[in-house]
Amino acid sequence: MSAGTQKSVAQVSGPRDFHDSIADRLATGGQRYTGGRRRLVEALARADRPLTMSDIQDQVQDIPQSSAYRHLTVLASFGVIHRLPGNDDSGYFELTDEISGRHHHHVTCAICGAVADIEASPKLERALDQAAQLAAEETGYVIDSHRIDLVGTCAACL
Amino acid sequence: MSAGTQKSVAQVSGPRDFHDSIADRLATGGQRYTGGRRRLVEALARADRPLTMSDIQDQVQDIPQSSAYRHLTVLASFGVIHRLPGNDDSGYFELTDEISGRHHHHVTCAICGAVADIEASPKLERALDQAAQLAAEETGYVIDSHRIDLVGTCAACL
DNA sequence: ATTCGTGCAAATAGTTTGCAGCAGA
DNA sequence: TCTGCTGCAAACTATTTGCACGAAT
Repeated sequence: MSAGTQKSVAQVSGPRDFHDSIADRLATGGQRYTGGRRRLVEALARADRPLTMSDIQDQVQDIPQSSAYRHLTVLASFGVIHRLPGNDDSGYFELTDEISGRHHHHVTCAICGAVADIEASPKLERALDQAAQLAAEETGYVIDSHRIDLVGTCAACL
Repeated sequence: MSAGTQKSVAQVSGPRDFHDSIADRLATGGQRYTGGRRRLVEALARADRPLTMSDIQDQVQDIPQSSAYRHLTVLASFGVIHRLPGNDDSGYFELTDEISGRHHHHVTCAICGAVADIEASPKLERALDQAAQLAAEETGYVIDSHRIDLVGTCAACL
């Protein structure tokens, strides 16, 4: 394991991995990037889909639920994670595109509520941007971001 | 009162308006399209956006909340209405495209959670259909429907 | 008569908050 | 030492459910 790895549990000297940038963000508001918060972020980073609180508790067992919620709230207010409302109305948490470095959308299972990530094609993105502009004109909203949700039935529920 | 009226209340002779088709749907499951249910549907039909339970209570005051929820559940199970999860995690209810006769999407205010309707261009729809196919291949989901959610800030929150 | 609808009150599920003690800058 | 973090228990909000009675077929 030569040098140059810029990621790792033990936090090597890697130049500005996303943990550093998260720590910086939090610091701007006088908040600390503590072990617990970091473990939450790591769990979200490990997953290839948004996680529910229950998923999170399975992966990070030593953080009480109330603290987890509190951490997620703080992280969300600094744009590190965000919460998407599931069809089943439990919350789904994921890193923001800004932190994860990838822009993506979701498919939601209409039956069990599971959410999976998908990449959107450049073509689709272009179309969405146009739609966003139109929508802004029609509704008076200022559009910050967009999201497609494809609703279907997941493999497990078929 | 001329002939041809096949419906009570004030209900003009319109040939198969959507109330009739709702009544039919419910009947297939042995359910009745009662006054209360109808008033709920009318409130939703009147609105140009999805309504929260609290919106609904404002417009239809003589239906207790628990009954309203129960009606909405029944109506949803027959594909008459559906519930979309708001960013603020109250539910937003609207008629299905099938009943309202119009296919549309939403803009959500990131601050107050308000949801407004928007029409999507044919171009956007085409792009979305392609995306749906791709997503189906990548994830193993069977895609039933899609929905774009544009997230922004509404006029009231600016 | 039987099945469905409705209201009330109580129960649930997910999430938030008050408070007291601990920890890091 | 001061401000922020954490855990616990209690509080809250949106929604669901059990039960008994009223209404429609």
